[in-house]
Amino acid sequence: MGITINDVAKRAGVSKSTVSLVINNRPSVSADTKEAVVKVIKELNYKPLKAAQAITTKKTKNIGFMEIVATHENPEKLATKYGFSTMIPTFAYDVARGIEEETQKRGYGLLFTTYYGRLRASVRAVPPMIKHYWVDGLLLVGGTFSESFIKMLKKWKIPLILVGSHLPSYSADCVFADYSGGAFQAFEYLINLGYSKIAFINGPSTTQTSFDKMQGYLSALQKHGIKFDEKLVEAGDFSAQSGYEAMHKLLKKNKDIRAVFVGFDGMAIGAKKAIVEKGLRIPEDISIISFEDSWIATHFDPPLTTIKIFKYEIGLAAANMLFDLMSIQKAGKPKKVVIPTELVIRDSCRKMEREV
Amino acid sequence: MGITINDVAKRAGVSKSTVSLVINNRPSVSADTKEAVVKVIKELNYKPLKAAQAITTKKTKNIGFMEIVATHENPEKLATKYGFSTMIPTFAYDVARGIEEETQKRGYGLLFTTYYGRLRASVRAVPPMIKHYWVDGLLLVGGTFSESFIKMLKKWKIPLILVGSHLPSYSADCVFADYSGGAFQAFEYLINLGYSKIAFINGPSTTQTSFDKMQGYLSALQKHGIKFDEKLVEAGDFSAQSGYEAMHKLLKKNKDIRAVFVGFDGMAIGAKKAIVEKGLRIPEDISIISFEDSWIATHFDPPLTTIKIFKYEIGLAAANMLFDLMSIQKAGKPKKVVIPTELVIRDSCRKMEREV
DNA sequence: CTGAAAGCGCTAACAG
DNA sequence: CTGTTAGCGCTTTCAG
Repeated sequence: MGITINDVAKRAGVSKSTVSLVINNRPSVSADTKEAVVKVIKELNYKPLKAAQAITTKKTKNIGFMEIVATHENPEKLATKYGFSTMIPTFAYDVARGIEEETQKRGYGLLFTTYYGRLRASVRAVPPMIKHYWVDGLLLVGGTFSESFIKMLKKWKIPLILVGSHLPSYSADCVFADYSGGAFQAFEYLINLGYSKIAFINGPSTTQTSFDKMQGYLSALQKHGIKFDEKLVEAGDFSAQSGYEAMHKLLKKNKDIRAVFVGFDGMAIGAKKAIVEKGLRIPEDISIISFEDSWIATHFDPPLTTIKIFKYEIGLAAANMLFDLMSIQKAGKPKKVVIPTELVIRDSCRKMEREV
Repeated sequence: MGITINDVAKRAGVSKSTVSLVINNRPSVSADTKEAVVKVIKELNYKPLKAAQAITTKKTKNIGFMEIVATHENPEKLATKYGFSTMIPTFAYDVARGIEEETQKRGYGLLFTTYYGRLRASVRAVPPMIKHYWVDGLLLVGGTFSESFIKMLKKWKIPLILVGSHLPSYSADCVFADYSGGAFQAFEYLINLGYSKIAFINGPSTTQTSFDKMQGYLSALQKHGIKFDEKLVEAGDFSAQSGYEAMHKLLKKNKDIRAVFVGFDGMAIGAKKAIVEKGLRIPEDISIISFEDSWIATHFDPPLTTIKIFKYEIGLAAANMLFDLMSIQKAGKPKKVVIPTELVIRDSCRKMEREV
């Protein structure tokens, strides 16, 4: 493997414990010895073996990133099977960038694992990195897991943060975008533009985030005295295809839709397709607002007005929360951090001029 | 940490070496003892500590995934700074799915790290996971690295595979799509459609893949006796924005472009924008063909004809090559695996009818 | 402030 | 086929 702490100790004329003290820069080393040891470390280009440190300190200095993808199978596999991409990967990837920024800074490794479908409690679902004590903490990214799954994971007593979603019970620390607030913003924006009959393409009803968005929808309606009409609501599964189908149905059931809120950028692509197929124009005939503000939004035609999720910031916050959690002896009440969204106005919505 | 090999040994009434033999299912254990030990392992829910195994076997059972992003900085950071996404993350992410499939199957962990900008040789650029012997092999995903960077990495004597790119010298194992063949396919398709004046938006000239595409372009021209015209070529940096700028310039310099090959789906989005701004239609006025066949292609308007890269398969192949490489004692000649591309015809190209 | 000694959890000869 | 013994490379008491 190469050069060890013994080599350094010998060469520096000190004991290996002293070298160890230097490596972990403990204060109890005299400036002189420290300097000498550091010099040798540089000369030999010595790096402590992480595994050896892990075994003695009981800390791996690794954290796990567990992505939970909504589809029941690997999307790329599905894509080659069906000939088209069903899912637009962007949330976890962007969040990961924020997380990595933080883990790199702290010298931690980031272990990835992906799970597909809706996760329920089953020992099989426990990632090996946990079972084999290969990570000190876990980031759970995505929303399609059950409460029982989290409960089971917690039995392993590993510090854990939910990223991008949360549990109704708030029994685990979590950081996520303000989905209900964001949906509220979206609807209020549309309402202020003069619309009262606003269609809503939500995500799958099994996810907490879709539930939250629905709450935002409902309270916006309530605040403005608009009656809820279930004919105006459809659910997709985050894929573009499902957005297409949902919009199609919506247009069929309602002749007079002039505005629609789509719960996720990816579905907006499909929704647009359905709109265009009907010979309708955006925003002249239909205003559309979406959620997430992924890079798609800027390059949408017309540029898409969206509720922006600060994914990078969520990743940063999640990593920091996890490090905090890991350094704490005893867990207190689970923390919940909600990152505000932001209305980004582009060109896909306009004032309603008259009813159809 | 929990329960150790000693606990199992004690409970099963055997020595820990026997337990070890069972764990690594060596043949030399009698069926009876094995059964007994396995039973205890289950009862106690014992899992060997990976770090301890790593220290004795000198194998971490982890492999590293090093993504090299073209931008000099974190794209998400850039996005929040500039207010729009510059880069479309999809290649590395999709490749990762194939890799993970394989690593999961073999019980390996996958460590991620991302580097930004063009990588040159500098000790700073060596990822900690390598320096600290935290991975048994490395997958280098992306194309913006220099030959010297690879040379430096190889000094660490770590098995390494280039994924999605290659070195002119072929001094490292690599697996990548047939960029030159793919570009050839694209141009020949356009030529067969009747075009002879074909614009080309390539990637950055510093990347090997762009060089390859250029080769494909050149040989297609040569085969069909078309003269190379530098006014028809522009380079972007893979971002949508750069595609927009390149197309804009192309349209300005050449009044009569009727077909364009864009070296990457992400740039096609920008190119389209420039085309539409000119009041031109796709494919009526301009045919456009792109490279990669990411999910964008299906949802492009009109659906984008592309040269498809089999990213999932590349990931699978890369992982397998790495495992092979790791199991070999002495490295032979570097292997080079080229994954063929495929022409996927959709609606963004049509036969040329007449010159403008 | 530094060194000696013990030990983390596991694997790997080597006897028997 | 199984147990004993000796480490792997590091951290951590605990003397001095």
